[in-house]
Amino acid sequence: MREPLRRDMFEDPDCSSQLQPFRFGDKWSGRMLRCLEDGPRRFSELRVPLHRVTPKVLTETLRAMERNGSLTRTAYDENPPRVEYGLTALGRSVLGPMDAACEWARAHLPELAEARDAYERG
Amino acid sequence: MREPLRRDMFEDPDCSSQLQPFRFGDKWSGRMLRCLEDGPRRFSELRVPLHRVTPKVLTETLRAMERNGSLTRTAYDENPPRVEYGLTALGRSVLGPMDAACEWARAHLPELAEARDAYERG
DNA sequence: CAGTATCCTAGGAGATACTG
DNA sequence: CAGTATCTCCTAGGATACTG
Repeated sequence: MREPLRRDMFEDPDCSSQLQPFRFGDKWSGRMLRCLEDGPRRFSELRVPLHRVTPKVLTETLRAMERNGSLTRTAYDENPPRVEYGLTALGRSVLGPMDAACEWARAHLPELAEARDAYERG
Repeated sequence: MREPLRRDMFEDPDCSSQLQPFRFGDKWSGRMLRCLEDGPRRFSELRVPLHRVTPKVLTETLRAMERNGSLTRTAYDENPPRVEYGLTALGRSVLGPMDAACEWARAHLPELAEARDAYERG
């Protein structure tokens, strides 16, 4: 809980997120859910594991998820500014089916690789 | 079982497939799994419920799914030609997590609509 | 029937630079 | 820190026409 997000969080080559057989919302939403499952995070915190996303796209992703009720944006009136993004109950509930999908991917990774190879061979 | 596929199979406005909170593979793969779950279908059969897809894209989708091991293509040496597409065990196994996703979407449809409205209002 | 072959377009996403 | 503002690019996907 509440540990800093690792920069390589989504870069394990054995991670099922690499082949993306499923997509939750747009390109980054699924990963976003993972980033927030242990509690709210700041914009700059999210940029660490999601370091391939530009601020523009990160903002777009956050706005879209806010719009569909997956997360809330809380701005604290401080200087320097502080903003936190946290999952709503609705957003958290998506983790259920997402875990099912991840579980499937993990379990079938070898079969997927084998199928691809078989197709290439002829 | 084995009933003809309805043209409006994916056009029920209450169908959770309309808002596509999840995507399985590309745009048409998820629907394709549904089309094939009751047994193999011919190219032209698939064009009925998937009548918005062009033959080119339908072919691309089928090839992609064949490549990743979700389905098999069987061509019978007849005239006129007959080709059937059927799910593999791997392809069928995807229906598990997909059902979980559909179940989630169905259960949370009202919340999703409400969240969207709330965002618009404020 | 079961596809190819061409051409074309929208929009998701990235690169880069700037700001309250 | 937490974003905007522009500009650009790529490619999934569609329109249309043709074929073994």
